[in-house]
Amino acid sequence: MAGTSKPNKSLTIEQVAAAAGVSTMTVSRVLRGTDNVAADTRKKVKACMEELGYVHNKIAGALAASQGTQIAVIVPSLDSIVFTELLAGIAAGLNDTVYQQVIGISDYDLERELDIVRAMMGWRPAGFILAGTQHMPKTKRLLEANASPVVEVMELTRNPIDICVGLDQRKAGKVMAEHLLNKSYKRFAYLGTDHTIDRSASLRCKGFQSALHKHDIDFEHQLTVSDLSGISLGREHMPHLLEACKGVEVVYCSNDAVAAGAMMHCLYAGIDIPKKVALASFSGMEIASAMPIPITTVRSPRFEMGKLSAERVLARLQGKKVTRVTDAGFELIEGLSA
Amino acid sequence: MAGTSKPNKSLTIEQVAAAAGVSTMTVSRVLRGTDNVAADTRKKVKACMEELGYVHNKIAGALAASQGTQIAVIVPSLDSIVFTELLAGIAAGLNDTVYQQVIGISDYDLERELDIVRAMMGWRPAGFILAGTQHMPKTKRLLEANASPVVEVMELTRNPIDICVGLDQRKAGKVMAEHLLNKSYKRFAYLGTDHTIDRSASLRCKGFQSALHKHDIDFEHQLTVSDLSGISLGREHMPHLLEACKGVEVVYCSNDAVAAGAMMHCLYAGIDIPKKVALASFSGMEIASAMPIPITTVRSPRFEMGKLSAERVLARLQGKKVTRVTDAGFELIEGLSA
DNA sequence: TTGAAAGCGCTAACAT
DNA sequence: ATGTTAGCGCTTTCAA
Repeated sequence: MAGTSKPNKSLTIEQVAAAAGVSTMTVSRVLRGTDNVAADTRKKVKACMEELGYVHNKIAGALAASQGTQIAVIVPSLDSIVFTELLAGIAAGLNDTVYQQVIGISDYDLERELDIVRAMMGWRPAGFILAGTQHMPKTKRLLEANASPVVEVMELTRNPIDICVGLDQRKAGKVMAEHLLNKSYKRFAYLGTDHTIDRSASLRCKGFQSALHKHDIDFEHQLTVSDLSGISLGREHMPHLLEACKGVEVVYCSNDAVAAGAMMHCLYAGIDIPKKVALASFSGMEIASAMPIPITTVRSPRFEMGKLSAERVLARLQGKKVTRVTDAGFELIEGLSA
Repeated sequence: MAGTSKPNKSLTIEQVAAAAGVSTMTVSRVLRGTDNVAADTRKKVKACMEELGYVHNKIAGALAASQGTQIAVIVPSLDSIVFTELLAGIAAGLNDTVYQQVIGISDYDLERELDIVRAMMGWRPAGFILAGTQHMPKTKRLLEANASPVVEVMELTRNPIDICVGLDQRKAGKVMAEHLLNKSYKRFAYLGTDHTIDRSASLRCKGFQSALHKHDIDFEHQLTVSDLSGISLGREHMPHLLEACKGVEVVYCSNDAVAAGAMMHCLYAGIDIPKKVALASFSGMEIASAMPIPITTVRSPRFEMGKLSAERVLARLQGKKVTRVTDAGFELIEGLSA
């Protein structure tokens, strides 16, 4: 239910105009920094605004101009630094423009994502940036019907709703597998989040697996868990995994947090890394390199992807032609854990 | 500069009204779920909206009602789980209401915070939630001049702008110090972020110190660093600290991430925890309990504080009387690191 | 360089 | 239970 608070009666342009002895239009022009306003007039008006404590009403502005300045951004979670760095990138890309991001959290739930898209659309944002390429058909339809630019970021797809900036998750898995195969490892296991929750991780896992298959190898065990986040997941389930497939040489983890947790267990239990078990993962988060034994991982360019996404949106808003699909790449980081 | 995109001409209430054969007012009522609309009419209108793909224009709505549905939330950073959990709590508190949070990031910069407050005020949010109690005088003035409720969260203060939900950071430091003194530790050092950046941490440090003073003890060394975040900070600077004050028994860290990093170094360097050096900190984050040697820390109720903040805002919006200052408390968690 | 008039799309307040 | 009227505070468009 909406509240009972008194409507926020605040100053209007008109009162500023009166104080400055000009028309509302002049004040409006000063406000937006557009057109030609005489330097004196501008200064006088600014002084009055400051004096009265006037705050530009963007609601009225957006309505009159039928043009918002918000960029709707939807991420699955803020619990992972992966997404907060993405947001930082977007913020950087939007810096010094009139646009600002408005963040929505879908909790890895596509229905919720749809709700958020719908709710945000009510504010007529100038553009959308969504993490991931998987959405409800209805979400896609809504977004396609909308004139504003839409960027899907993090994963790569051939058929974006509009624009896509991402990395080939499958390939990231494959490259890591090949790296490990080159080191003559033969016995592999997988530890991570439930595939239905984290689709990117699932793609990496599949890519990893496909590389193994080429050598007639497969995971000896895949342990996926649904209810825990990163570190705890690794810490609590690593022993189960090791129990389930004794003699396994490498545990490929769905991300660095899981790998860090797995390493915590090994340190605790006195299991030698990488001699007894090797660890590899994905993300390139701070924790991977800060661990006593730095983790071999793949760094994804989160910040850069965020920045690129913002730039694509801006370009489109300026009527420029925009590359539909951009592969942002990744980088294998060799630690000492494998 | 704003872009050149075509204004987002979308469907209006009027077209839905025409299609459903009712007045715009009826559509508006259906949209907001208010008043009495005949069940049939409501169904018919809803069908038309669905059919045409109409999306409620909240900009026009907010203008007409001079009442927004956004709650402006400003946190210093999203890099720490402390703030993302706070946001999750706020989201939980706002769940099933018409209100939604809009997030701003100040980067621990009070000037930037002021800019964000000003920008957000342009959207006439129904309420504000700010992390921390330190703000520019101008920020306070802006907020006070505004009719909407303002919650300051995380820290405690006697003189909130409006409402305060927090914990006594000083006391958290004091309690930890007393806990360690009880264990007969005598030689202490501090490792953390620069005091000017993280004020809460600084308050804890002072509280800790005041407890030491009562026993005629003081930190033998305080190492504060400005340019690194949590884990790396601990990992990289722990050796410097140990070098600077050999024989120190306890290192009190500004938060769990720092302590985790410090522990990483010790594990790496073969320094026995807690025999050779004990570690204590603050936050109660996942990583603290997942470390090979669980860290002795103080858990702050982030989620709960977020939820409480949202509830206070809602209560005020409903015209209810609201407790001005709420101490959310904290909990000492004994690990094995001290 | 500045101003006057006409709405942007919706909702409050009042009819009916 | 539904409709009518008059704005919300700004910007667009056109005129001076």
